[in-house]
Amino acid sequence: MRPAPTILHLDMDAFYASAEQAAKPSLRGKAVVVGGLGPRGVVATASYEARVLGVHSAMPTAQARRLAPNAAYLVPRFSLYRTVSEQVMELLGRLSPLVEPLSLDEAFVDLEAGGVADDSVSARTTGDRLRTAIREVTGLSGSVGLAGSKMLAKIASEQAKPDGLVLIEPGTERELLAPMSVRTLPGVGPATGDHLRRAGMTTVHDLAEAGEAELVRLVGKAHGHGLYRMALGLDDRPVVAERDAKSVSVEDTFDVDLHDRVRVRAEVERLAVRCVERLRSADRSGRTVVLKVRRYDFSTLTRSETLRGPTDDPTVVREAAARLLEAVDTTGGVRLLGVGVTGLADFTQEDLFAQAADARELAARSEAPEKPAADGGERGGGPADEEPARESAEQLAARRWPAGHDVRHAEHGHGWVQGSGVGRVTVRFEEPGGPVGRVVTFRIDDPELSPADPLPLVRDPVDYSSWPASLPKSRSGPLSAAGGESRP
DNA sequence: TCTGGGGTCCTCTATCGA
DNA sequence: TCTGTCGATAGAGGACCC
Repeated sequence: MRPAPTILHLDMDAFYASAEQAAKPSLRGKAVVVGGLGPRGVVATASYEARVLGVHSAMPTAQARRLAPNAAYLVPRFSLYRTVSEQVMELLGRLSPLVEPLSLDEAFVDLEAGGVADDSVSARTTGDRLRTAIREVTGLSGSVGLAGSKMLAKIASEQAKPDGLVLIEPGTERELLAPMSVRTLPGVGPATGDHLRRAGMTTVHDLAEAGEAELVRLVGKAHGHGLYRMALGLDDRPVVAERDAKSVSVEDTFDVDLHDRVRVRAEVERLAVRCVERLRSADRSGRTVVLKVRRYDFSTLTRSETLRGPTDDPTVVREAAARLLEAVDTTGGVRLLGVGVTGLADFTQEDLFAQAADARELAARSEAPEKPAADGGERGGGPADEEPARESAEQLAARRWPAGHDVRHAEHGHGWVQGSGVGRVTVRFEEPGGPVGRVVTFRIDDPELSPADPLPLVRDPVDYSSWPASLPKSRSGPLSAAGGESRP
């Protein structure tokens, strides 16, 4: 029996960049690049205007600057993206109890499980309505793929981009897939793609022809088996709503390689403490501590140690990470350090000694503050280089006033940082949904200027609290007041 | 050109106890 | 008692994804 196309894949279009364009009227229609702005930054998302110039995700920011020197370069603001993402996920949750988020901007939804679609016609209607709802609530566009399986729904949404909907009719899967590149299939990246190409396989058709045994021989058992099934259009992975995280980690790439062993050790301990903070905020503990070291030549190694029981004690994790570092040769320089915890458990050890150690830890940290932390866990630039004391005026300004972040000025109102350097910060005063604003430059220590929270992208969102039972028509005017009731 | 950060899953090897 | 083997677990690395 052919499955009805009731698996929906939603992919927000150029999510971070679109959110920034919606937040900043002067950037609408302009090339926008969101990512790390330091010397070793990479692009997280490029707006479609920037993509035309050849900029794409994962590209070094330095290269993007050469391709698109006039684009706006912004640091990601995850608190804003998370807020928008929650709005989107809330809408998805209204369609079905089976929603599987893949990231802030992507999710699968099992429409049949939600009773909102059981065939092509009802699925398409639901997909169209969802896109309208997302636009009205968030001000952003998303692309929707509909098919009988996760793999095909994802391929469909890719084809639907930007701002579209594609439904793959049951029965057409194989002929649709056949001419596509092997790289289209999930799990086929650069390495596997090369591997297959050397074996003479470039299209999905080639994979299906090769047969399962040959694919298993080439890429291994699990991968080969899965690849063959996908090449035939077969994918019965269910949409899974709740997924527990299996590891927690933090890592930092340094603007300049670290050579000083004492500094390396201090950074490892700092990362360990940050990792435990994340672990604790998720109410988890973990049993295996992992140290990650990327050396000057980009070679990466990991060392791990499994404890006798799970812990969320910063001292225990810090000491384990420090022990692991002892076994690593860092001569030549360290580009990146990371500390992670796996083997997560829900409970934490009720251990008096551990709690006493916590108290010591907190006391020590409040007495001797480490480098100034960025607001709310978001980092402005990359970590400081080896000599933070000699941070340049530009670096100081960039860290204090990260490009793209919101600010408020006592006189001029709400705006965002357009740029900073040599003791000055340039602010554009404008708000989401408003006209393009004007630019004013201040001293970086202007007392009238302060960091601000992002404003909502849509000021009076259409009320979808009774959706999808009664889908509102497109908005006809501003809502009377902020209330939970359905629209007038 | 010069490669982020946070994850997941798979594979291979070593070790250990039954 | 010796040997083989089997499964579980650790540890390391790699590929992939967004």
